[in-house]
Amino acid sequence: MQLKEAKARFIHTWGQQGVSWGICRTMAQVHALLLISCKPLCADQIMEELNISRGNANMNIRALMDWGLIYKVPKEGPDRKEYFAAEKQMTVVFKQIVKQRKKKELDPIIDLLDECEDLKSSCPESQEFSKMVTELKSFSQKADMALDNLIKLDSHWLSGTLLRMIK
Amino acid sequence: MQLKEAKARFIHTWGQQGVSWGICRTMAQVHALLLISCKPLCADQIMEELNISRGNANMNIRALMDWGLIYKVPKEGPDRKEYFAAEKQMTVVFKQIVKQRKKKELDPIIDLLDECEDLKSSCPESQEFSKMVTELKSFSQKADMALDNLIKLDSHWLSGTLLRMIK
DNA sequence: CTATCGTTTCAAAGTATGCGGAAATTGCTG
DNA sequence: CAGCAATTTCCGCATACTTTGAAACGATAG
Repeated sequence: MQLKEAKARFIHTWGQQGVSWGICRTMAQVHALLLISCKPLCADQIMEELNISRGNANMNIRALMDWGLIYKVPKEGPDRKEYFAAEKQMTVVFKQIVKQRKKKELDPIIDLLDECEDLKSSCPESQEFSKMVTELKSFSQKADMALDNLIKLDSHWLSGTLLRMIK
Repeated sequence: MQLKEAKARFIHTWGQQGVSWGICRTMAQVHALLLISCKPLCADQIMEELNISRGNANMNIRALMDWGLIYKVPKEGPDRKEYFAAEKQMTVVFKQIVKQRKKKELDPIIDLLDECEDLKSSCPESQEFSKMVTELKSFSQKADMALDNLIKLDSHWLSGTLLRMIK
C-alpha cells in the first residue's frame, strides 16, 4: 500500500470511529492527521489536508487541546502562526480519552442515581425501583473509582495493569 | 420525590445518556423502563408508557434482545401476547454492554491497523506513520484482550477485579 | 379457511448534529 | 492608537439519523 492511500484510509476510518466514541468526525480526523504527522502543523495546513473551513478547524483544534490530545508547539522567528502536534504516547492518549468519556458517560448517571435515591414510598413498584437504583449505584461507584485509578496511574503502571488483566 | 416523578426522570436521563453510549435514545428508554419494572411488560404497555409507535417499540425490543439485555418471559394461558423483562443482575448487564461496545468501537480499529501495517516505504513520513501504527496496534491488542477477559469473568470474579482496581 | 395478533419492512416526516462562512473579538506591532 | 493577522463565536443550511404510520407478511387458534 502507498503512504498516501494508507494515510487517507487511516484518517477516514479514525474519523468514522470517532463518531462511535462520541467524538465528532472532524475532531477525530484532525487528531488522526496530527498523530501520523512527523512535524507540527498549523491551522491552514490542517484546513487544506482535510478540506474543512477555518471555523471548523479552529473549533476542533481547541477541543482537542481541551482534551489534552494535542499541544501548541512554540515556533521560532517572527512567524505569528501557531503550530500543533499530537500527544504520541499511547498511554497518555488513552488516559485522556478515558477521563473525558467518564465525565460524559458515567458522571451524569451517578448524579441521576443520587437524585433517585431519596424516594420515600413502600409500594412494590417503589421497592423494585429503589432496589435497582441501589444496585446500579453500588456498581457505578465501583466503576467510577476503578476508572479514576486507571487515569491516575503513570504510564508504566498502566501497562502493567492491562497486562495483569490479560492473564 | 414521588415514584412517578422519579421513574420519569430515570427513564428520561437513561435515554439521554444512552445516546452518549452509542445506544439510540428509544432503545435506552425501553431498557430503563424494563429495568425498573417489577413485572414483565408487553409491547403495548411499552408503547403506551413511552409514547412510541409499534414499529419503533418492536425494533428496539428486538435490538435489546440481541444485546442480551432483555428476555422474553413465557406466559401461562391462552394469551398470545409476548412479555419482556430486563436482565437485572448488574454484572451481567455490564458485561453485555462491554461486549457490544467493544465490537463496535474497538474491533474496527484493529482491522484498520492490520491494513495499515503492510506499508513498504522508507521516507521519514512513512516511518512516523508506521511507528504510530505499530504502537497503536500493540496498545489496542492489550485493551482487546483485557476486555475479552472482563467479559468472560463470571459475576463473582468481575466484582473482585473491579475491587482490585479500586485499591 | 379466516380472523386475529404479532412482526417486519418501507417511505415520508421530523429532529438533531455538524459544517461553512461571515462577523466579532483578541492580541500583537509599529 | 491604528492596522493587521489570527482566532473565536454565531447563525443558517445541509446532511444523517430517528421515528412514525401504513402496509405486507407470518403464525396460530377456532
